[in-house]
Amino acid sequence: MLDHTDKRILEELVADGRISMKKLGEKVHLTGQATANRVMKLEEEGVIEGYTVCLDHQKTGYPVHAFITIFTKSFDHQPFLSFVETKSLYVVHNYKISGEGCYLMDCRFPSNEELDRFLSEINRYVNYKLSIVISKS
Amino acid sequence: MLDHTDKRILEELVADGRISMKKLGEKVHLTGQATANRVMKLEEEGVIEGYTVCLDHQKTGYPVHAFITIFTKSFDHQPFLSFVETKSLYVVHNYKISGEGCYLMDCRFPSNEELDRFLSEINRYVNYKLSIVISKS
DNA sequence: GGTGAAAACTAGTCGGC
DNA sequence: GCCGACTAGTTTTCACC
Repeated sequence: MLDHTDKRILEELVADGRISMKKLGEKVHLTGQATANRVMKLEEEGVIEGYTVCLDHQKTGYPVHAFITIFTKSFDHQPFLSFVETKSLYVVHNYKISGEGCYLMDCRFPSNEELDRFLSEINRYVNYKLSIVISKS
Repeated sequence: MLDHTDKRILEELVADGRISMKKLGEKVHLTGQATANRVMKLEEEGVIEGYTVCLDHQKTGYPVHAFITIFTKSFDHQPFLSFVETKSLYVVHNYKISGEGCYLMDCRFPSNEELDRFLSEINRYVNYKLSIVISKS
């Protein structure tokens, strides 16, 4: 399905998502057009879901990075899930998990005050366990 | 520091990291050049760390998504951290956390067999708790 | 699935506001 | 700090192998 050249292309796009097709072609020993065709195919197949920018969240006003493990009280998760939907500004990812808890949320907050408010709000629906990110490697 | 237009630019770049400066300018009511200048400034300030591609990991050969909470046995974390460095193919992110455990690792594996092997290997250095991602919203 | 060349578009560099 | 115009580079679209 994905040959070696496709994998090389994806590696380069992970490292630099805005590289020109011409330069990308040089790196994988193809012409710009051939590269653009392969990238287009990867997009159509859904291997490439999109492109995005990597931000320094310290500088964009969301310095507090937290992982919140969710323990649901009731059998119906929908009220909680609907609530989380409305908080997409804070909830970067919400993963349904096996293991301890039902969900693991990757969250960003402007301050501990905002985090505190969020925790109070979700506590209406669920119990939680909080892990604050100190650093990343 | 970041004005409203900068924030709009970042939003658009998060949604599409490969948008042309001209189209981006149209969205934020600026010319292409003015937009390019602002983006360049954001890059120089370090607000923008880079650009990348979003991949469907089911299709790239890493379907198993796991969060592994690490409990260190010894006071010296370095042997573990050095080992994790060599496994960057599997370890997407390694977060130092407060709360339960010392580290939280966001990992990707080609199969449960690879995950099993990885867990056996890190168990030489640390204890762990495993959460497998079932779905993402 | 790949190349090469022309047309259309985009980005970088000016001076001017 | 932004605009308009010019030049250089990139992408797109062909016909072709």
